[in-house]
Amino acid sequence: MKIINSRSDCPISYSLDIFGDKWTLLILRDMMLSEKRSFSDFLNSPEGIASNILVDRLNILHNQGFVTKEASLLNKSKFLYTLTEKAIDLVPVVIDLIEWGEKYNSKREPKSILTKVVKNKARAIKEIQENLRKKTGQQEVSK
Amino acid sequence: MKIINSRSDCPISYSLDIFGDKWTLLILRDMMLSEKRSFSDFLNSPEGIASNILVDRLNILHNQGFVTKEASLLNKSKFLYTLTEKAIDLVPVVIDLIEWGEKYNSKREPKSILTKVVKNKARAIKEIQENLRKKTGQQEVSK
DNA sequence: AGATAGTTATTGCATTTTGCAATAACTTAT
DNA sequence: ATAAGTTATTGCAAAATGCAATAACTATCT
Repeated sequence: MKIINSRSDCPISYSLDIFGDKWTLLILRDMMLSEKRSFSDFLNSPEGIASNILVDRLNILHNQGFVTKEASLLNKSKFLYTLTEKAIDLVPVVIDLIEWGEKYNSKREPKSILTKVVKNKARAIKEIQENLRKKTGQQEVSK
Repeated sequence: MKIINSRSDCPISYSLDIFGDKWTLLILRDMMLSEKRSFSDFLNSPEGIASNILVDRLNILHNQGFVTKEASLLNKSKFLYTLTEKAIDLVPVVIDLIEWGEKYNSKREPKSILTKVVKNKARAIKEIQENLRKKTGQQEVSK
């Protein structure tokens, strides 16, 4: 297990020690906001993560307790990752990043989630989180 | 000016393209939650950022419009950085990171800001932001 | 005036991380 | 049997980071 050495006892520093990079939060995003749950799902996301980086980040997320990992019952060569409470508690961060990114990316116009979020952010966060909690222990429904 | 190429049109991806690393948000944290405003202030933060990295990140923050840069009137060899609205809009992200980090860093017990935040987060965020906006255009009061 | 300290960088070099392409090992589908 | 799907691993080049030394300038002190 890779050791993460903390730079200070600041909670922000602690957070960034774990997921302060360009990829980790995108994997969590996939699991939070899409139905993505497997290696290949993440590999096919539009940003185009390299497979060696993906392996590395998934191991970190697993070792640090952000996700559980279990074999798919429908496909024995496939693993399903599921968010733990530790990761579900990051939903507010992700939502805030969406809100900020939508506002300051001039090349893009506001979309689906934002309008919903901005109207009642606290409610939207709670809905997403409750929905994610239902997935705990669930397998795929279909291929 | 360093060019940041975007990996996708996802707002989270856009955000991480700019500040998805281990240092940038710590500099913003210093400006948001402490009275830190200068190169040496950031250099002396507990995490121990290297001066070449700090130069690089401050340039990015400046070029991307997160901070303004002006000479100190009390010390001509010193520059004062001030957060713009673009950065002040990241206060919610930073507060959420504090909240999450406080909760999951087992080596640390809850402190000052958290208790205040958890009770009424929306209010706390607004207060911090309003306070930061007052600093716009302000010089140092004393050395 | 000269020495010391403060402030913002730059440089060089070793180490680490990332990016990219090929490929492996195994399972599933045709 | 062959091809396709899935999760990795490997090798190598490129980029980013970490660290120490030092530069250039300003401020302070005696």
